[in-house]
Amino acid sequence: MTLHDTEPSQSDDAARAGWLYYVAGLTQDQIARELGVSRQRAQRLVSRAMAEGLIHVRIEHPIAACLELEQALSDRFGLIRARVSPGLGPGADAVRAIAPAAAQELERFLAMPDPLVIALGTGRALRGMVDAMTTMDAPQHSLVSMIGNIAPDGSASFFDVIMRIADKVRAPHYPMPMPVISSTLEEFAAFTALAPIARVRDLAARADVIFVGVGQMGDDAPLLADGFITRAELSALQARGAVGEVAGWVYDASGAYLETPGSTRNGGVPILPRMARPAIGVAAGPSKVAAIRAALGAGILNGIVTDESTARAILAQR
Amino acid sequence: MTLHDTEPSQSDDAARAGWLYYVAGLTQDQIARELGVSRQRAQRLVSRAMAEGLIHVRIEHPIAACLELEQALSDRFGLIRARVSPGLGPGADAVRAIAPAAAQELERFLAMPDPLVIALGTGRALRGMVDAMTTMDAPQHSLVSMIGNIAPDGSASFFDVIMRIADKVRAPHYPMPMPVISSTLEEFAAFTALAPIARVRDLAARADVIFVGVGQMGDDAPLLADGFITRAELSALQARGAVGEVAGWVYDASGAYLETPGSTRNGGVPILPRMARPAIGVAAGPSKVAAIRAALGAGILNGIVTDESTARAILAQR
DNA sequence: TCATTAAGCGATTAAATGCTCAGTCGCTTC
DNA sequence: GAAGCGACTGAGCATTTAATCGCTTAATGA
Repeated sequence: MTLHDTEPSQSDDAARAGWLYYVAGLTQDQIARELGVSRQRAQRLVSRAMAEGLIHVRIEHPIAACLELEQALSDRFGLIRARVSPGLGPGADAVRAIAPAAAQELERFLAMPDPLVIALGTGRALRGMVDAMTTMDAPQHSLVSMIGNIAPDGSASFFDVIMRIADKVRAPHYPMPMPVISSTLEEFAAFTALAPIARVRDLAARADVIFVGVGQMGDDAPLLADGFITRAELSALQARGAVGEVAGWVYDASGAYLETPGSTRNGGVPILPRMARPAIGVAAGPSKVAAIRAALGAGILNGIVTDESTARAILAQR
Repeated sequence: MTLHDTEPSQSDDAARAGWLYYVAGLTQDQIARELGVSRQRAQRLVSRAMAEGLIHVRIEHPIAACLELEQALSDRFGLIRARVSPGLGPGADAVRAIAPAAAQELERFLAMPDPLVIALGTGRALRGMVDAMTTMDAPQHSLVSMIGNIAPDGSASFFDVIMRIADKVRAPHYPMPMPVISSTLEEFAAFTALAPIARVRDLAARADVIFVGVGQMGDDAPLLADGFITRAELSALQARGAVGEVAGWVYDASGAYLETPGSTRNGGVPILPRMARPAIGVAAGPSKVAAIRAALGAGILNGIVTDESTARAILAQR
């Protein structure tokens, strides 16, 4: 699917039906009459509007319990920024819960007047964040990827986050057109020797703001699922105390980066800890608690967007 | 963890229920179990969250037909800005339809870096706009009322718009603490002689951006309903060709301001036509078509937020 | 050209939602 | 202290919405 649906009337109708349903508050029966279609079709249009992410819902009310958790996180880890969304209950997708809040945080930076270099990681959480963003004009900023966009399987899924944001805000964007992990040191050197790539890497290294997801290093670690490391390598890393990973860089419970099989060939730019510029993590879920705690404790991240239960779990261990 | 369990407030629960329903997509049954209340109570909390305006829904899709209308309005009247929302169908409240779009327009200005003086009118449409706004920090701007806040019946409803916006954006705000229409020329002179009031009037006069509603001059004109003019005066104005009113200043079909019984005692500041700064009207509804058309044609307004059917009607008369 | 597959549509049915109506609890007032 | 008032609650019911199924239609590819 292209970013702009080629069939205008299709998703146009869906948007209109969604509008009538969610904003106007009509019943699907009324919508059907309004648009001159069958009731079932109206229902399908409405649910399609929701499925395609045309409908954005935000809640305009700071829930007291979440505010307290934000405060507690900030105090405990000395954060610049903490956002806690209400949880979605067990079993639900945590990304859904934090996406709107994360989008709002990013929009805060995008709304700033002075040009910023905004570096972005990848992953489901960031993808959710982008989908929840509103379109806005922010051409003064630069968007740069912290991570290569050529996956081991050749997929371009890593491309998505930065391209989609750029599309929504019309800002200049710099994906990093090299393998996430080069297969040899020679290949790595060949890519990084290219001036345009060197420039992107340089831009990412001096970003003014960073948004990244946080990966866990359990037995179903994303690094394994995406084919960046083998199961044996994962086991070795676990044995060495790996608890989390940010933009492909693995760290242990103290937040110290570990050498990994691919780290000398990782095209991405690591986040240096304890810097002044905001480095915001977007992550939630029980499996990520240890990873997030370590990243916050070591100052790899100095801001976090998460959900209620994750926040509680992060704070639980004293 | 030192989070003392404060009793979750009423609207806290409502917000949480609304979140679970609209964002998480749980059924009310699941919400009830989650919160440990009866299903009926969950349903009441959800509808309360909606009623209290805690839930903001926006649609992230420019509907083709609306874009065309925006273009047509801009071309026809040489507007800086035109926004057209999908209609809500006959009988529905037009304010509901345009409020989110109007809020987004205002937020565009609020997101700007350089300090702006933003002047605001009153009325239901602006009130809806404010309710649909998200909270944001924009302390660099100044919010000023274009119109006095003391109504003939002493109500403070005119106070609302500017106070509520200021509350949401934390910006300095300047209501105009004098009668909308003073009862005598002496009273008018006494008020305008006061330095603080003169300063507010001056600020409003040199606003960088203006947002106003548009009033119609039919037999149920808001000026009559709010007690600013008598029925006899309304009839006289109608006979003289009055079609609309902006911030209490009445104009005819050519957009020329008319002398009214109160115009020499009107504490508000009229909008001078054909100025460079944005003057955005927020209005929709069949009864307002003539009023909007005249205001746009004469350049009293150079921007409009309206709905589909109103836009069509405005453009219909060639 | 025809078989195969995918997509869309309406009808049916199960689930979820909103509404009304008594009953209850707490509060005020006499 | 009892009656009155009002807001809230839960149950049942009517409406609305979502899921399923069989059918038709369009698209794909040998």
